[in-house]
Amino acid sequence: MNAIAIKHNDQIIDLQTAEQLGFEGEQIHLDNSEDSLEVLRHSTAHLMAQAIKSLYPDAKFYVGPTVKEGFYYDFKTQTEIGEGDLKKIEKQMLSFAKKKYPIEKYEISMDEAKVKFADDHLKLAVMERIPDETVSIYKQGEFEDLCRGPHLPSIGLIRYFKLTKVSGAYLGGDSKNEMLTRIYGIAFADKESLKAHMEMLAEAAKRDHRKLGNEMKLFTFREEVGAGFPIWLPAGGRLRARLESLLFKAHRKRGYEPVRGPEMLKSDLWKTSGHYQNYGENMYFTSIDDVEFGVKPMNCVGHIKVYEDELHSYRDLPIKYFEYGVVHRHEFTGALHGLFRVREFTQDDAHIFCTVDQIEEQIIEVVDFVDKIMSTFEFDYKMMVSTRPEKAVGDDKVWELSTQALKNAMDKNSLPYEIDEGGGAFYGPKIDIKITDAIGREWQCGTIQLDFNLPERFELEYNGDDNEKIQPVMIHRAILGSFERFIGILTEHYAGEFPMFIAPTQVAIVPVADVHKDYAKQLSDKLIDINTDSEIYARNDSLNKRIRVAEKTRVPMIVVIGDEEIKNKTVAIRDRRTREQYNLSEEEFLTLIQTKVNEVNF
RNA sequence: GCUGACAUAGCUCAGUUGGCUAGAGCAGUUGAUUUGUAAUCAACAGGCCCGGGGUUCAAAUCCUCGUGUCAGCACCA
Repeated sequence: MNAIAIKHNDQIIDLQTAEQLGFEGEQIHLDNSEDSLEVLRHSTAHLMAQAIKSLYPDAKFYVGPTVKEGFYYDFKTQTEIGEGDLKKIEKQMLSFAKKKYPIEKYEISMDEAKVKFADDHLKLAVMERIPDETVSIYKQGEFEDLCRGPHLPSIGLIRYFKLTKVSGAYLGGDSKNEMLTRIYGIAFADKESLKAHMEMLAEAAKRDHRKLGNEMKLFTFREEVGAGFPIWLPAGGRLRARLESLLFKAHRKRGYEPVRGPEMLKSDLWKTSGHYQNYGENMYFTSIDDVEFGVKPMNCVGHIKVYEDELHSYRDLPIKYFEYGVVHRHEFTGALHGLFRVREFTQDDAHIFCTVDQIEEQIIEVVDFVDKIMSTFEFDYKMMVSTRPEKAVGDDKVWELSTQALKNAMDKNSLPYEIDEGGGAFYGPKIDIKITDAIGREWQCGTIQLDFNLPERFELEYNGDDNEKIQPVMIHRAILGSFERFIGILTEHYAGEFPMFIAPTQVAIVPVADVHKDYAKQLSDKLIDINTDSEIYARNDSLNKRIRVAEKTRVPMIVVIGDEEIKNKTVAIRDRRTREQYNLSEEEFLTLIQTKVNEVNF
């Protein structure tokens, strides 16, 4: 196989450039390696631009880089381009590719380039950002584009690609600028990989929690209710209740006290906390008897009021309050996305009030809590430690201490973490927990934040051992993040096949005929006694039909009972995944269920 | 919020260049059938075609303003 580029000093260089400069290096062949795909996809972006230019001659192009999920090109045309046009563009791309135009590179001075692209304000905008004296132009057939490269030697090498999305994107990623059209695409070296990629996308679509949530009757949204306000249906309610009760127990074990703050508080309080000034745009306000109130977007102020309810001694610390806090945030309509991004949601929120000396051990405890939960759900996760940002409040020494405390906590647990330099909150550094789901996508859920700002603003204090007044530190933490987002992620992670301990329904009972209904009911009652939800499928349908319906609900276990079972006091179990059947005595069955339902403790 | 697309029965979707009483499958109801591991048969019922305004002899279909949804951007927990 011929090389498509070479790697010289860790830089990918196209063949033409390498020859001109006499560079040598490791050959890159057309395969699905990272380097090869980089070149291939970049050239595919150019091929797409060539096709667009031929179909829409007035098209002007901005930039067309490769990204994690393929490539895109931003451009502008007079005609509007929609999803339906992608096929047409793909077809044109293929017909160009068949002509096997070589990709030729030449260089011109910046001044010449500015003349050459004088009537193209987008290219001029690109050149604004290039400090060099000369720029390179790549030419394939009639089409020329300003580009740094590297590119394939010929567009004939491009065969297996797909245009996936069309949308808008701001010029330079700045919402103040004009909006361009962006088309995303993907390319691979061989047909199989493209096919596998498209199948992976289809798999992701199948797992989409919005689709599954609808099918499984977990939750819904309604136009007349309002955007971003989820409605929890019975099945979703059961799932959520199981999660809540498991987590409640886990909090109590770790010394957290349940508390609850009001849904809205006077605006003056939000001014004290700084939310009014810094977060007001995302808040909902109302007026009661001429006094302005703000609906809470976070729970911290409520918990501070709990703390203030009595005087505290250093002997009391740490104090941990937790609440399944319902919060409202005004998100942009365009940001809303199923349960992942909503306007009303419930956080598994807690605030730990402690001394500066206790920060580290408290962080360790929370990190351990996070690990317990994430590993139970078989999530891979990573943590990011975010350090002091440019704009920050508080003493340098405290920042250093607290940042080090976060890092120590991670090191002591031998947990790997990445540093996000300057990514902390203005009041303190934080650890963000990013989980990776079953098909490799990352989601930010939990967060652990050190806060020196709110204790200061609310003048919180405790009595030290010399009876002096000392300001406590607040640790703000959420583990799931929110029940909404976490359940959305869980749904996609398990593709709706929830494990027994959180499944909306644990067991489906299918009596063979009407005469077996009583036994089914007895069994169902016994299951309730061991904290297990079951559903009896006794409708006037064929046995096959009822088993099919039960299967489709993704219930973890189906038991069929008929004459045989009643006579022998057994149940016939049908496994969700393998569809295999086996028999257990009723006693064994109940023990098995009890074990499975209660096997998880966070 | 921005760009583009979309909105028809509980759900998934048909509905031709504006033209008769807006259709189908599933789900639902009612019968018949009483079933041994993925769809028994039949009948019935279901709609302000997202909501206001407009154009037209005539609007699910065209225009317009909202609302909601989708893709991405931007924002962000």
